[in-house]
Amino acid sequence: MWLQVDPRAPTPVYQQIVDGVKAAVAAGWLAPGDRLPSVRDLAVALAVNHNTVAKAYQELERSRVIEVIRGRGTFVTRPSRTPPDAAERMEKLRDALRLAWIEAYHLGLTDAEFERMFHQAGEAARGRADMEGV
Amino acid sequence: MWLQVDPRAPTPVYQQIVDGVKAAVAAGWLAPGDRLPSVRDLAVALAVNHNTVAKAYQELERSRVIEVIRGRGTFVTRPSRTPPDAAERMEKLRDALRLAWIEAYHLGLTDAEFERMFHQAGEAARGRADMEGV
Amino acid sequence: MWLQVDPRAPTPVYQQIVDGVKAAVAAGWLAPGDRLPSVRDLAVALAVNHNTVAKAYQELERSRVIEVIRGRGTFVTRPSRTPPDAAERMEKLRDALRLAWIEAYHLGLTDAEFERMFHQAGEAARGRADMEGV
Amino acid sequence: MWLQVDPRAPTPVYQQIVDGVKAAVAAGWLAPGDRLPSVRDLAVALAVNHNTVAKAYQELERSRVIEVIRGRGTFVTRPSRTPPDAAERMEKLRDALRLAWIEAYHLGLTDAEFERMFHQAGEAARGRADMEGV
DNA sequence: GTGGTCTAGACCACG
DNA sequence: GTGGTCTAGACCACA
Repeated sequence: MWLQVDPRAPTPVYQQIVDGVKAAVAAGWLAPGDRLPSVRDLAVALAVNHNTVAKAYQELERSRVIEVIRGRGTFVTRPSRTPPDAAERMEKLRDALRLAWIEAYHLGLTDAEFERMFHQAGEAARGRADMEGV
Repeated sequence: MWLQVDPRAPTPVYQQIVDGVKAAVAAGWLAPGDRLPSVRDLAVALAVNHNTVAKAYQELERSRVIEVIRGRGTFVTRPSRTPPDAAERMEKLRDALRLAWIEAYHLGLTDAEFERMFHQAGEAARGRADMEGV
Repeated sequence: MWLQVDPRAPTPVYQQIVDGVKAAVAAGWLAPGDRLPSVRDLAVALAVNHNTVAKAYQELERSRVIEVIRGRGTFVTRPSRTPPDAAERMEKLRDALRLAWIEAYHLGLTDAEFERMFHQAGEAARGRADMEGV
Repeated sequence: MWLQVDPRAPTPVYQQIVDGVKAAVAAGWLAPGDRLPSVRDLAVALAVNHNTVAKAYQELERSRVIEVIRGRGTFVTRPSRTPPDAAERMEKLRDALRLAWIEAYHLGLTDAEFERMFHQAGEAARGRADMEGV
């Protein structure tokens, strides 16, 4: 299964689903046009309520990651259009990176070490496991 | 004031204080040995409940960013020792970077663009404003 | 083709057909007395289920936009007679305009700008493309 | 009460709440800075589930109509910033007006009558009851 | 006390 | 069968 969920984690379950689907798309495990499991099927697979999955799907649709075709199911979009909230998301992304640098400082990482971690995270996001320890 | 807080932001106020102090230390605005305002003074200055500041200080102490010396006040620590929760925080940091890469993908950023954003965020974290647009 | 349908749009397909036919009549592309394609032909042409087209035709007949003559086909009516649900539809129309004004307010449009948009929409409904940007 | 809801109406209850709040703001019954009822209070006042109100509030926050201040409640925003999805909403608004023109045609309204209805709807949206019948 | 999340189970519109 | 909505009732984090 390309998706797992931890109900005890601090981040909401629906958010974990959103992140998981985005990750699967970014890694290429889900290609544009691919069909996602139905809300209810995914719900039983993850052992969560179908409302939780539905909320995640709605959020993903708002972000233009998936697309609902009425009565037929939900599909990964072709990445044609830029999402409407792109500017806000860019700002959040910038801030996340800033906070990451700050945390790296407090963990005593050198710039070189942190850059290495950064690139390894990129490999991980692409679905290629990092081959070396940290 | 080297610290500001926005009660309307989605991130909890106590977390904003934690992030703000860490940022100030990483940027060099607060040096090891510097004394922080008392919980109550900072609460007044930020116009928040003192419980909120106390919670932030506790978290900062757990992360070994500050140190409470009874009867003397709270001070910025030297970042020499590795904090007890280092492993966990490293894992979180790695995950944050992974999620950032994924978000960059969905925002249509090229690797080069994203790396540039990454390094600019590093400059920002060090307190140096980035001189070029994005 | 004077009718197109987008299964990914949020508005139901049968409603899109209803709107499309009404638009074609209002714009003059379909004149009173003109014959519409059969349910099955239109279903094939639009690549939708014939039940969907049938539902649309029923709604159009209830609104007195089209007329089914048994054994002959379905035809565009003369807009002479007032449909039986006129009162209800007037109320809906009034409400749609009210909601439009509210939305205009929240989008920061001035009254003048919104009136201009209103008249441009009228031109568009008549099938004349608006010649100036917005 | 400045808000009512009809559970038997075809439009979802949460949407009715969204529309109602937007209407109240546009009419000036709710001014920027005003506090909205708590999710649970409004829920009992409208005799709906609190989840339904919560969904409406979240939608309103996404549209930048209201703002949540942590632990203190939700407030009508000052209309400073343009919502991130303004372009899409403009497009929808334009389309709503186009459909309104089409419906007016099929109801046999003259342009003058429809324009009059349009302006009366504007008055209604501003909270001034229209003084003449239609 | 505030909003946010989640479950279990129901009903509905659409295709 | 698909997603969407709603209820009743629970628990949690935050201020």
